Amino acid sequence: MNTNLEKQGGLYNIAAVERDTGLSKDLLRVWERRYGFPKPERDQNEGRLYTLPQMEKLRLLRLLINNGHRPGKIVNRDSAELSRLISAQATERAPPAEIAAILDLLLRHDIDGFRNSLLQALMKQGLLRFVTEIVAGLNQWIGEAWLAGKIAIFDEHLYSEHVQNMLRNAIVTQPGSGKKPCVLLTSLPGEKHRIGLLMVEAVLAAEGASCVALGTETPIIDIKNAVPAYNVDVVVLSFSSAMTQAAALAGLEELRDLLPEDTKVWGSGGALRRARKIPHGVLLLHSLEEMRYALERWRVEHA
Amino acid sequence: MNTNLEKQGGLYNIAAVERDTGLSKDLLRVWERRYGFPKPERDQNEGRLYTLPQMEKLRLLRLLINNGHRPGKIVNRDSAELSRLISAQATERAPPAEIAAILDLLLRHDIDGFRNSLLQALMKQGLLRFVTEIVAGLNQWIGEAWLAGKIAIFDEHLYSEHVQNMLRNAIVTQPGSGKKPCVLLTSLPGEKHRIGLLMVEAVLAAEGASCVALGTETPIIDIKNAVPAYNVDVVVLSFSSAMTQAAALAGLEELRDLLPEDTKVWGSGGALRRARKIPHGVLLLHSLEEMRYALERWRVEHA
DNA sequence: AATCTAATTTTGTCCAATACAAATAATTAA
DNA sequence: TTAATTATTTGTATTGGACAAAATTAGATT
Repeated sequence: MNTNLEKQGGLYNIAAVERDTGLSKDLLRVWERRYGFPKPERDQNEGRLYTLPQMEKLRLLRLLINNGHRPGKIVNRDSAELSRLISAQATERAPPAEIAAILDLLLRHDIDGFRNSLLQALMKQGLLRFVTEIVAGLNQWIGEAWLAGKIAIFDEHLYSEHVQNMLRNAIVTQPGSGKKPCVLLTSLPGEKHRIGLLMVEAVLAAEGASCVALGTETPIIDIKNAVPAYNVDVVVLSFSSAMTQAAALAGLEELRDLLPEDTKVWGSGGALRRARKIPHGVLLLHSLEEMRYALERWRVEHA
Repeated sequence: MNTNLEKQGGLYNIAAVERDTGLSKDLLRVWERRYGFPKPERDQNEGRLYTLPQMEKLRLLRLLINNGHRPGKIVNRDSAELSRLISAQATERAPPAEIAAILDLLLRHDIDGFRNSLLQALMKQGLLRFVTEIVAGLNQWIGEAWLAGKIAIFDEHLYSEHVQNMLRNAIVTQPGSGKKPCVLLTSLPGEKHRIGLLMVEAVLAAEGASCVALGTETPIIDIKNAVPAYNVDVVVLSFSSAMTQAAALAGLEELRDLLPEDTKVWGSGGALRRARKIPHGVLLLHSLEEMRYALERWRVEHA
């Protein structure tokens, strides 16, 4: 079949571009027709072959569009200008010293130092503060730095791996209480960000709730099937700011309709930061603190 | 935009079906034309609306096709018969008692019991044997059970999460030696399986190598950039058996060409199990034991 | 000015029909 | 048997067109 080697001498086919930029094939073709960008090379059989610079510009475009820019206005500017636009909207304020020190080690590629300072922060502050302050702060700063192209992709990968290691270590060493409520934790297909999910899990574990963590990208129908199997009281879905708010709300609503009335549905994460129309019967959590209150309330109601 | 509500009275649009079944829109349309299935309802604007039974049958088809059946031969059989086909090809031999006991807890949805028995196995056997015997065995059995449709998707997700927790916990608690070699660990875009990668990392950590773990799906160009930044001696790529052997070998070769001569490239994982033509300058590891030998050899050569 | 409403433009997704190469199966030759 | 050809199946890509939801602009009313 046309498993077209994905890459031919530095050129990427349309499937590879869809995968790496998150822009659908249809959209790539329609942009080409409408705006004249990206205008890829062609292989012997008229197949599109995109260059690396084109991919990089596509990534910048996606970031800007996610941030409210309109495609028609920016597609034909050059990469340098797009980068300028991005850094213009990056927050300039410096991170607090505690976080800056950790970031500095990451950017110097001092892995052991980075690891140790994370561990130390966890020991010193306890799980709850570590998650809500250190990890949340690092996340935000790294996200912005990535937007601004200030940080290499492999550094971001490395960061993500280590924070996962830390959080999962914390979760494992938490005593597994069989206490109520039983919370199912996952994200919907398309949402690949794991750290937000792990942060939620860590906080829930610290609060003594029992967690059914399914990782990322569980199809809605499987969530529905898992609820009776594990006797779940609350389903928490996490949406990073990479996902659109509309998609997040639609997913929450669809799940709400599928689940029994007495199973709660909570949504959390950056995509829902400024949501207005909340689907009926769904609770939006705008912070981890809010989640702790919601947990408290659930326990009072079900005492 | 056509963000078509994803669902309308129990009917799913083509984007939702692609998301939940993993079959592309193009493929759904071409099956409809060629085989007459799935033949969805239509909305007022000729848009396809699939029913839940159609989605379920599509999933069965995907399982069978993954297992070597050909679409043309099975698309038009009914769901009951497909289910029969699936259970027919399930491996009948039972897993060893040690592993069967753990699996039993997972299938009973006894999360705490499952977690504890994993922890106990780790304590009792030590990291190395835990990884090479317990986790490898569980992986294989769960993979087969998944193919055979014997296990729910959410159970597999849950399994993956817990094994990740265990392995990452083990990695974190390993004393971080700054010893040589420095090994960069990741997979190429398209390869999402994390557990194999974590197994490798756990073994390397236990052997006292320093690891630069980048998680899954790092673009080749970023791997290349990470090598000088972290002073990497060896790059290990992991390929699960979900990926084709040809793609794995092509990726290894491409990376080999990009890296300096004295940086080693090792490949591991199910996709390479019976590879013959090995790209020049690449070492294939067919087991975790082989990797330990390779590590040993590297250390002798660079003593 | 500020707020609401209606017209207009922009934009993402979907459709039909077709083409083709890689993967698989069937056939033939050694 | 094994190896090499040929035929069939199958997944991915193509063009060009259509349309509704979202976003913007223009217009009317407080």
